Amino acid sequence: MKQSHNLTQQLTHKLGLAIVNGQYPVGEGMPSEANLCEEFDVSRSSTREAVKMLSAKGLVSSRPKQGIKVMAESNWNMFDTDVLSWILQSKPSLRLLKEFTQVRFAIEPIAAELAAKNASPKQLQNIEKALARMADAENGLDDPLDADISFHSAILEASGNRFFLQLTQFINTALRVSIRYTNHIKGVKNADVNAHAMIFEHIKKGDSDGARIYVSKILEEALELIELKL
Amino acid sequence: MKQSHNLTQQLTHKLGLAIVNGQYPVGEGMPSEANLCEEFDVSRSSTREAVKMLSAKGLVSSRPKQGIKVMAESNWNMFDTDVLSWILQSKPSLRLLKEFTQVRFAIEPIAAELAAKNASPKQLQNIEKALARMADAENGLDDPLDADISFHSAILEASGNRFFLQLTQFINTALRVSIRYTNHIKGVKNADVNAHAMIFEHIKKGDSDGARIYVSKILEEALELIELKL
DNA sequence: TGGCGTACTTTAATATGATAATTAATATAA
DNA sequence: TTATATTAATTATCATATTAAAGTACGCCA
Repeated sequence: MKQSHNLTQQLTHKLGLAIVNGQYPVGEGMPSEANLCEEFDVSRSSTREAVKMLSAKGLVSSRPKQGIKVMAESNWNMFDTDVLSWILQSKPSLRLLKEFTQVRFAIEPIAAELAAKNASPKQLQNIEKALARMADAENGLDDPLDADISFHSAILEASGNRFFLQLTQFINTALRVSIRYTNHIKGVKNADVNAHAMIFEHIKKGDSDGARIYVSKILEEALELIELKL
Repeated sequence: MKQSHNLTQQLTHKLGLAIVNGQYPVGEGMPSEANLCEEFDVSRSSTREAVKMLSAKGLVSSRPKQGIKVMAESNWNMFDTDVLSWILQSKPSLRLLKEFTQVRFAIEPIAAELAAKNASPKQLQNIEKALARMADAENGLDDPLDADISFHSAILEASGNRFFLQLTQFINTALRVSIRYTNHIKGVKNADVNAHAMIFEHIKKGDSDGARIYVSKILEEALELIELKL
């Protein structure tokens, strides 16, 4: 899993995780450049580059005399894959799952609606292909989670909205987290192929309202399930 | 506006803008570290740090022997404030405005729904305060755009969802772009205070469905307006 | 011929030392 | 008290080696 990331990346991950973990107080409070070098036994170049990466993601700011400060959480770029994974590693919680699902509940119905309106033949085909993978997965011929994810990703892509497309990674992560919990809650091993097939039908027909409402309903059920557990 | 950005930041902006502009072909194709140093007349440290920032935002990847490659657009972190501003500076378009508004159309109704369910007294007060600012703006006592933005931000904050909160910056930018166009399209100088007051009433009453539907309706009208122009 | 490994080459990654620039905090002068 | 200069801490920048990674080409051998 963890490959031979270079020093800078390793340090970025360590620090990012520590920050998200709350190991350094927000406002004031990270070791100075020099101290970080010593503590982690890396050169100033790498340290500085790691800090720059974190500041690019909104986790820290760094100014002369002031040092390296942890930014308020509202500045963190939560849709950054790294930041997201750090958060998941440090504080996985039902609350987070709920927030994830709320975002899905906002995004995916509209994405489906847009897909119904705009999907190109090729994009439609991709959705159908993903659906076939889900069916395969039911018979053990494919990985259920991967198939599920590719289905939802295909819809986001078919929406033709670049911001939705960018959320693919986010939704993927949300789905992975979701699975961990929902497998617990329900007994579902394989995602419900029929429900997904219905979504596809709506999109294929160009029934945008139907697509939106149907996706919305499914996610609402998921949300209620989560709320019961909170 | 203080702009004493340091060298690294300046270079980051220049390169980010150039990339988003399509000045370097996706896939292969940026000058090597050494060439960048020469071209922009900065040291390798600064160059490397700028490249690291860009790679943290998903614009480039950098590996030995391969050099610095521009990543596919789907990898760009579109919700990053910098990336967003570069895109806006280089290719402002109605298409982008439409995409912006679609995201708003997805997010804001749900945020309002959640706010109606979860807003704390303090958060409710903030929304009300923003509403008052909008009323002031109508009489020239406050800036209409700032007031409008603070209203929508307050709702996002009241949703209690950290991801929505993080989208505040995004929505702000969307609103600013929106204003540039809608002022053209309609004759509206000041945002419609009454409509916003209605939103607030729904949230205050805890009428989550009402809040969602009402916000949804308003944004749908905005979308239709944009679509007429496309 | 085909496959494999070795040497070579390009490029980024890391380390280190020196100097400049920024700014918060403090002392000083009006 | 206010305004201004000084100081000190810390990052920002530059310059220069050295190291490591990853393609490329060559040649060796079965």
